[in-house]
Amino acid sequence: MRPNKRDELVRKALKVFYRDGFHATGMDKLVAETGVSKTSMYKHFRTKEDLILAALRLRDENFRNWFMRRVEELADTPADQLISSFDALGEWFAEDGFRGCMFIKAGAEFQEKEHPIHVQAAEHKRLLLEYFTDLARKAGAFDPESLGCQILLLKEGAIVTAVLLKSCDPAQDAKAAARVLLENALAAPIQ
Amino acid sequence: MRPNKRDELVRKALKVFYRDGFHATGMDKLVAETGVSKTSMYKHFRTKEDLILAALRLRDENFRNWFMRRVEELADTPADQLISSFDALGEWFAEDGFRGCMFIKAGAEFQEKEHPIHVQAAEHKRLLLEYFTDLARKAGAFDPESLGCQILLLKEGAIVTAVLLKSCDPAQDAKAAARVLLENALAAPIQ
DNA sequence: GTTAAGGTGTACTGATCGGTACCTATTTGC
DNA sequence: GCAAATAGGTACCGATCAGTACACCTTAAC
Repeated sequence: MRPNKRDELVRKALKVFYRDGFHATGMDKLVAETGVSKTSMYKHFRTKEDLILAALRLRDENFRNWFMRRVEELADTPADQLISSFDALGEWFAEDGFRGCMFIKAGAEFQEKEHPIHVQAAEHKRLLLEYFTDLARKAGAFDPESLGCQILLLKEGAIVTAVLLKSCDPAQDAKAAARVLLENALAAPIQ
Repeated sequence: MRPNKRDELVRKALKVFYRDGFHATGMDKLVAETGVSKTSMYKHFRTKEDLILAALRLRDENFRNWFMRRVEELADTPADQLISSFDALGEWFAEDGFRGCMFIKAGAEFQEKEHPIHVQAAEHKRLLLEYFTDLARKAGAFDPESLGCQILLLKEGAIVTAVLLKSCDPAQDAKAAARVLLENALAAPIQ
């Protein structure tokens, strides 16, 4: 039961869950895809739910690390970083295997508010909200909580729209919107 | 095979699909919930997919009818209607059985872009985009396509956030953002 | 009254679901 | 070298999946 074996299983499971969905992915498919036996799989993960939670934890770590790092590469000041977030998103949307946000999907497939998977998906969004709010505060926004939440709304909306509509360019529209909102939040103490 | 019987089946199936999800809802559960026999169910709907598509069609009709009617009740001018959209959304979020957007969930559970269910979910979003773009045009926005899409982003983001986060009030934040975006779109031909 | 047609229910199909019993192969401690 | 423990594989569990074969029962035509 080497721990790196476990990590490898989580990595592969994450790929399949992201590609095919949670309910649509059976443990048999995962076992076939990872090349490991069912017994070994259940030695590492007590239930399918445990495996999903582990995959979500990895995804949260991967995504936020990549996102924040990329945003830092793209811009220097907090204000510019808020705006550049949507360039990073645009890059993500253009990736080959892009299938939307895993946490939106997790929240959609496990809807009960107390369900551990739903809770974990919510936690991911909370951390992103915190990130945006923080940037908004550092940028000097009058009401950083509001601006942070608005940026988050634009981000989530852009993801959903990128999945479902090909007719518009959500990342660019969201970026333009964010610019207007930021400008407004910096200029007007009373809107 | 009375047609109103079929409608009743669609109505009940819609309720269950919305509450429990698509993959997580078996035909046996639907049969039990509707009180009809399995044979009758399959006389009305050739496959589960057909039933899902019928449910989505009904949902699209119901939701857009309700939404547009409610927005018209809340405001008179196109500009005010764009803003009041988010009050209507807020009312929806506060409803007892609110479980997010059925089409986001459908698109999340059936991800292949050519899948009939995914296509139908996309069509719903396209119609809403058209609605917002139309309002933006009537309101006199400089670039109604962009503003319409931005309003749509805010709406989708608000829905997702309403499902996953209790810490903020997405409908109100989205409304405030929409106000800023609208003002900007009316005032500034070059932003 | 008889017969044909179509709606309805029961009971089933093979496949797959999440999960486990049990056996074997390998490693570990001494 | 040997025993104990642990990792891994096969083959299965009952439940449920989407979908169907077939008998039953009502209705309508004549």
